[in-house]
Amino acid sequence: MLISELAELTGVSARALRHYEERGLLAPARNSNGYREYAESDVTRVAQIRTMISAGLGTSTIQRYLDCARTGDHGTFLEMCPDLRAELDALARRLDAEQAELRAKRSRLDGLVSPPLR
Amino acid sequence: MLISELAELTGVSARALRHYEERGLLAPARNSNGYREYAESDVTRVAQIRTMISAGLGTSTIQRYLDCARTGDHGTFLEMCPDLRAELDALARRLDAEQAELRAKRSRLDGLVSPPLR
DNA sequence: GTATGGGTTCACGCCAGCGTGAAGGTCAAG
DNA sequence: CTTGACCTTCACGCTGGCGTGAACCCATAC
Repeated sequence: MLISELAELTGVSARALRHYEERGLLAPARNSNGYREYAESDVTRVAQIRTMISAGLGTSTIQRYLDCARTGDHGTFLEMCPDLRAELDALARRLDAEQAELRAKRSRLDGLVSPPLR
Repeated sequence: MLISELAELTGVSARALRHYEERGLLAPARNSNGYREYAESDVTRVAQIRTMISAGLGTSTIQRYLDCARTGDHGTFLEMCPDLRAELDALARRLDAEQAELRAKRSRLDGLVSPPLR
């Protein structure tokens, strides 16, 4: 299938699909006229990519571990290898830190709005 | 006082102080040799700026409302004018949205790590 | 022929508060 | 005179997943 069709099937823009290819996440074949030719399996692959991106993983990390992705009836998950485990743990800590920072920022904002009682 | 002294007093880098000036948050005098000459009151002013930045306000917003800032025994707060109220409310909503998105991202990450039970 | 509606490869824009040299004046001290 | 520690003004780098043209090729219907 061509890029626009995959875009519609997955809900991901054609620009994003080309971007994923630049990042080494997809490797569609090319037909005689130079157009990208995607396989049926790429629909699943794109869904996995989107799931991983929406979980906060960067494209470089995804590129290294995309082959660990498995999709079942209850969504996408990753088969663990030690390096991947460490990487995801580090990400989890980063997200937790961001959450804490965001909460602090939010409460500082409240402090600005409500004058200190006196 | 010169920029390095203000930097030490406030704990803010000289680069940041120049940046605040670019953004219209500070307007130090210049002495004969072209060096920035800061007033004592700028120490308080910088503290107010830092408080507002750490609460998520952007420099352009700070520039418009810095004169509303009051510093008392219990920290910096802002005297409210209607426009400012609206601006801060919008910011609060944005922060809440970011928090929600961050929580969602975090739980998606957990979903990737723990394979679905079957 | 041509008007469309694809497809292609660059390559800059975004959001924002600074970090970090680069190249060069100022000035007190040795 | 010469360090050397300050100061000055540019101006690019960072973080990153795309949006958004720009300029151009392909293919089909009219």
